[in-house]
Order: sequence, then structure tokens, then C-alpha cells
Amino acid sequence: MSVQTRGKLLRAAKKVFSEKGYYNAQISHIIDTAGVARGTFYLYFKSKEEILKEILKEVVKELKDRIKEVDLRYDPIDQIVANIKRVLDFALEERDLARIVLQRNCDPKLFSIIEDFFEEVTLMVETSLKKGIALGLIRECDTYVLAKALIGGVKEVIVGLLDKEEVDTEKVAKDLVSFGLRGIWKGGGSYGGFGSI
Amino acid sequence: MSVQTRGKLLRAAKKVFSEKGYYNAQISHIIDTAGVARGTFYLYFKSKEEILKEILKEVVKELKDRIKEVDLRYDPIDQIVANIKRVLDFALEERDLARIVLQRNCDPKLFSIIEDFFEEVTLMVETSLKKGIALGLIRECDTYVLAKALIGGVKEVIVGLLDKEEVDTEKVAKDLVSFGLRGIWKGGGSYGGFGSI
Amino acid sequence: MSVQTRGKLLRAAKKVFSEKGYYNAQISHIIDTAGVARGTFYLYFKSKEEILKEILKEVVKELKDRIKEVDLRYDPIDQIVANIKRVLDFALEERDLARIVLQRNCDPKLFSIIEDFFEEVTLMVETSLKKGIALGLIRECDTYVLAKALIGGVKEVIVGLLDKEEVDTEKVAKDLVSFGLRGIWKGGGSYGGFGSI
Amino acid sequence: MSVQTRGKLLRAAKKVFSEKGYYNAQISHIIDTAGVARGTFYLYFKSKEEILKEILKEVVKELKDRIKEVDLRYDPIDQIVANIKRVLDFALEERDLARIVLQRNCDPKLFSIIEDFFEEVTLMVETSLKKGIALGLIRECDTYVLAKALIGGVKEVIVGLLDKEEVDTEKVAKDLVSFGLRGIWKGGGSYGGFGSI
DNA sequence: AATGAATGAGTGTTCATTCAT
DNA sequence: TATGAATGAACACTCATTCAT
Repeated sequence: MSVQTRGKLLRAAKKVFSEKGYYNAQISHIIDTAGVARGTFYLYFKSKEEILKEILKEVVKELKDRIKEVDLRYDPIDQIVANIKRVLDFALEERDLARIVLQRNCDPKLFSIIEDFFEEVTLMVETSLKKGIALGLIRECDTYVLAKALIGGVKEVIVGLLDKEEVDTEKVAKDLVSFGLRGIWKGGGSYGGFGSI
Repeated sequence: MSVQTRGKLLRAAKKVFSEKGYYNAQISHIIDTAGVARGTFYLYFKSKEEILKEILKEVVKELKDRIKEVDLRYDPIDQIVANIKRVLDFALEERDLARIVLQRNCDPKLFSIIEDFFEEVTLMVETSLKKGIALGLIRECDTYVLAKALIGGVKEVIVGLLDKEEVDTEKVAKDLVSFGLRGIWKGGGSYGGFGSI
Repeated sequence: MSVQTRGKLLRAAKKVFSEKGYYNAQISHIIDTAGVARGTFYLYFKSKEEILKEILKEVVKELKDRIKEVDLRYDPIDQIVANIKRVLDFALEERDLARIVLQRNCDPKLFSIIEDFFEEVTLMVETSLKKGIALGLIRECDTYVLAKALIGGVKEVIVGLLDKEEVDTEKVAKDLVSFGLRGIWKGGGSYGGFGSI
Repeated sequence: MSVQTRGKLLRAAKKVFSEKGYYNAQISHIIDTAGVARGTFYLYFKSKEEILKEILKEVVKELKDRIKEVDLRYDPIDQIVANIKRVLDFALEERDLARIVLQRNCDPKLFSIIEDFFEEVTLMVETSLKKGIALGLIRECDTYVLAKALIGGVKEVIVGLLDKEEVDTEKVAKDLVSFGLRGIWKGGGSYGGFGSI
């Protein structure tokens, strides 16, 4: 088992899945891109499905590494911004991976790893929201809806950035947090005619 | 050409695409669900791809009908809430359609209709944001990022609701708008230690 | 049973078979050309194969009418020229039919009617050749080969004429007969060692 | 890519096309005859159409090799006889190919290669005829009609020979040339009013 | 006599996977 | 460890034919 060959295949698969999507990607494309023979592929991966899962697992691992628990002894905002920045950086460093992951593909068999991860993140966010509400920092709200909205927002923004050349991820992260927080933050003032909501 | 048969096929296809995704959906599944013969399918639709596009076109049409331009002579908030409520209602009435549409599928040939529509909506939102900024109602921000985030939020929330039985769409719409507005709304007060951003 | 509808279908089928060939011709093409409904076709013809056979039968009948036995009491050459002229005229009047018939199609089931007819004509020609040889008018030769060659020549010439606008069939018929009778060689001298043949 | 497998497929296709004709031939027949799996066929040929074209190209190549330009410094008759003999030999050695080629099939897409070749040969013959006329060796005539007739004659004779076991191709070639050159008429006397032609 | 919606057996083609070398 | 020829199940699509109206 050569680690290099495995690497070549993984890199090729990321590229191909990203460009064509899982179903339009063919083993032929992957091995051509990797420059190995057909049989070699099956020496390293049991099936087309397996190499996808391998890739998804890698992504989840990397993302988990980059999302760090917020330590309330320090300014939480800075930490959230840093988390989002790290996620954005990863997405833009590995655009192929981001494209694969963010193409929600309904086949639950295939993308369960990703779905589960997002589920986890959603829960994490919801928990944070609840904590914030309990602490009186965050307004009362449907935490489930809010959590979904926050994550969906980040996802969509990433998709939007994948085709941009140069992105100031720090600024985008701050924009997002600023947007998110000022929205959920228990503000003082009333908002125009919006008091009726 | 019988309108009923066409309807049966469309309904069946929506169900099957929704449950299995486009690529795992087979003509056999569709015609079995519709209860017609194989040849009949091709009497009404040129190909598997075409019936998908037909469905997507229908969705876009329906959504465009439900999203009404905001008339600034009246309270814009109420109108935005109503728009989002109508979209949520449609998604929940036609959950199959929503599932099909919200599965971002990388094949651009297939989903271009949807992508184009979302592009349009994004632009619409961006324009509104800019107008709001010009009017001094909305804070300065990266309108592109914000628009993406808003739409992504709504999308993700819809996905989250598709498995819930009973949903109070009015409430969810209000929550979403409340969240979105208080975020982008040019508030008076400062926000905790957040002034540094 | 309306004779007109039957006629419309036959005419349409001739056109379509001629243009597309039997296998590429579809019932749809025929009924569209004829301007009748699908079911109507099967009111008049049992199958696609049957309408072809009907057409072929018609051709054979017409050709048999136009090829008249040579009456040796009169100048046989004139009669042969007249026969060929009548065949050429028919082919050019009904070019669609000629095209159908002269596309030798290997499916023996389908074109047996035509093959049988040509077989008959070949035999007729062979018999005439033998009679001519017996009478000392025609040189000794392999009558089978000669008969085939003669008929093949006429067939190919017809195919060649089908795309010409104006054809002087009388002249072509005379050319063909003249050629058949005397060859292309300018009488007189022997050529090289060819005297031995 | 194994040359043997490709050969097996080509041989099988020749047999099947020859026996059933292109349209009635199925991939199943070809692979069963060749003794390979379905997928293997498509490893070597893009489609059913392509294998036919491959075969036709082969035929044209072989025929071009066997038809040699007539060198006027030597006896042209002998060379023509030799040419025809070589063509007849090929047809009888590869009867399947001959059957495929001589089944004029109207689909121009498919048989254009062959039609083009025959067109070429016709032109070649016409040119030769014109040269002969210019040299005073050949009688004035419609060279187009004559060329067609000559080629048609040879074609039909070949078709007639395909079912015969033992054929003396040399003799047949001589008969054909002799016929072409001198006609069937036993030289000498004029016949009836035919002198006028 | 005519219609045209519906049928379904049939067929070319694809592509993930295997296995002998 | 690598190769690539071979496999065959799977699937989209076609089109002659039927039949209820």
C-alpha cells in the first residue's frame, strides 16, 4: 500500500467529485486524473461510495479541529469570529472539498456523515443560544429556527465565496457575526414600527 | 394528451425525485407510482431530465407568484413577513418539491433553472438592502454577504421544517424577519463589548 | 373502408420508405404524411411489413405489365428497347417506388417479392439468350452471368437516373441495348492478345 | 486492448450483419457469436454504427488495393480482367463482407463510405471510357450510362455468385470483359433496323 | 370509419467492479 | 504493488401495435 498512490487517488477524487458531482463522476475520471490503473483504485478503496465517505470523514475531522469550544472566561465574540474565520479559510483552501460538502445530495446513505456533523453543529449552536438566553445576553427566540438560520447563512455565504479569487475571510467572518449578533443580541432600543412583532 | 395522466406522472415524479433524489430515481419508479406504462411516460416527457426541468419550472413559477414586490407606501415588515410566510406555506404544502429544490445538486445543466432563480432573489434582496442603506434604515454592510446569509438562512430553516408535522409558518416567518431585521436594522444602542467590530 | 384513405396511406408510405428506408421509416411518419390518425393505419394494413409488401406487389404487377414478351415475328431489338424504355419511364414516374425496390435489403422476409420477380426476369433473359444462341444470333457465353450482368446494368443505370431532372428514356434505352448487343468496343480490329477470348 | 478480441468482434459482426442485415442485427447476436461480454463490445467500438463503418472502411481499403490503375504500355484488357478477377476473388473469399456491401441500404449516413467508393470507381471507369473514345478504341456513347451499367453488371454478378460453391473467377472475369467489350451480338451482319442505332 | 391515448416488449449503451497476469 | 482487459447487471428510451370511445 503506497501512501502516495492513496493520496493521488484522494486528491483526484476530490477534484472530480467537486467538478462533476458524485453521480456524474466516474471511476475513469478519477483514475485518469490520478494517473493510475483501474485496478489500482480498488486496491485502495472498496468502492466509489467508500472513497466519497473517506473524503467526507476527512472534512468532518478537519472542521471539528477548526471549531473550538467557546471559553466564556474570554470574549466570546472574538472566539466565534475566529471559529468562523477558520471554517471559511478551510473552505477556501480546499474549495473542492467545500463544493462536495455543500452540495447537499439527498442520498442519505452517502451524505449521512455530513448531515450528522451539521446536526451536531446545529445542536451546539442551539445550546449556546439557550445558554445565552439563560444568561440574559440573548433575546428569547425559537432557538431551533435561529440555529438553522445561522448555519444556513454561513453555508450559503461560503458557496457564494467559492468562485471569488481573493477573499478577506476575517472581514467576512466579522460581518457575519456582527449581522448574527446584532440580530439575536438583546438590544436596548425599539426598532421603528417593528415593535409589533 | 390527457391532462390527468400528465398530472399523475408529475405527481409521481415529484414524490420519487424527492424520496430518492434525481440520480437514484428511475423511470420505473415513476411509472409504477403513477400507474402507467413505460411508453406513456415518453408520450408526455421527452426524457427523465425534461420532467425534472418541468417540475423545477413549476416551482419557480409558483415561488415568483408568492413573492410580491414590497410596496413602500405600506409597512414593509408586514409585507416581508407575508412573503416569507407564503414561501414557507408552499414549501410545506409541497414538501416533495421543496426537498427536490433544496437539494443543491451540482449538475448545473439540471438545476440551472433553480440556481438562476435563487440568483435573481439574491439580487432582489441585495437591491433592497442597498435601498435601505441609502434611506438610512439599514446599517452599512457587505450587501452580497448579507443577502446570501439571509437566503441561506431561510433555505436551511425550510429544510429543517420539512420533517415537522405541524408548523406555525406565521410565527416562523416573524421569527426569521425579527432575527434578520434586528440584525441589519440600524439600531440606536451600542451592543455590549461588540463595539470593537 | 375508404379507398381514398387507403390511397393516402399507400402514397405516404411510398414517400417515407423511399426517403428513409424501411427500417428508419416509422408509422408516425407515414400517418403524419398521410394526415390520418394512428389507429386508422391499422384499419387498412395489418402491420408495417404488410404495407411494404402491398407496395412491392404493386410494383411487380406494374413492371410485369410493362415488360412484354418479345414477338420474334417482328424486330426483337425494337421490342427490347421498348420494354426497357417502359421500365425506365415507370421508374422515373414513380421514383419513390424505384428507390424502395432498388434498395436491395437483405431481409429476405421483406423483399422476397422483389427478389422473386428479379429472379423471374433473370430467367426470362437467360431463356432469351439461350434461344438467341441456338438461333446463331448470339455468341456462346455463360448465360447466367450475362443475364445477371444485363439486369444489374439496367438497375444501376436506373439508380443513377433517379436524381436527374429530365431524362430522355428512349435514348438511354437505345444506349443500353446497343451496348448490350455490341459492347463498347469499336468493331473491326482485334486488340492485343484478346482475340483468344 | 487485445487485437484478438477486436478481431473476434469484427468477424462476428461481419457474419451477423451479413446474415441478418444491419437493422436486424443485434449487439447480442454479435457478442454471442464472438463469445464476449456485452461491455467488451463497447471497449472496442463506440456503437453498433461504428463497427459497421469500421467494416466498410476495411472493405474499401481492400478493394482499392485490388483495383490497380491500368498501365497503357501493356495490354489493357488483361489488366482489366485481372482487376475484375481480384475483386471477384475478394468477394468470394469474404462473402459476408460482399453481402453487407452489396445490400444497398438507403441510410446514407451508414453507407456513405461505400457509396463514395462506388462513385469513385464510376468516375474512374468513365474517365477510362472517355480516354478510349479519344483514342478511337471505343465507340461514342453516353459514358455515364455505360459506366453505371458496367459497374451494375459486375455487382449483380457478384451477388449471383455468392451462393455458388466453386466459382472459376478467371473465367467469369473474362466473360464479363468480353461481354462488356464486344456485347452479346454475334458480330458481322446487321440486324433488322438496328443498324441505325 | 376514424381517433389517439395507452401499452410493453425490445435494444443500445453505461459503468462500477473483478481478476488473471 | 500495479495493471487493464473483461464482465454483466442496470437503465433510459423507442416504436409497432392495441383498444376504448
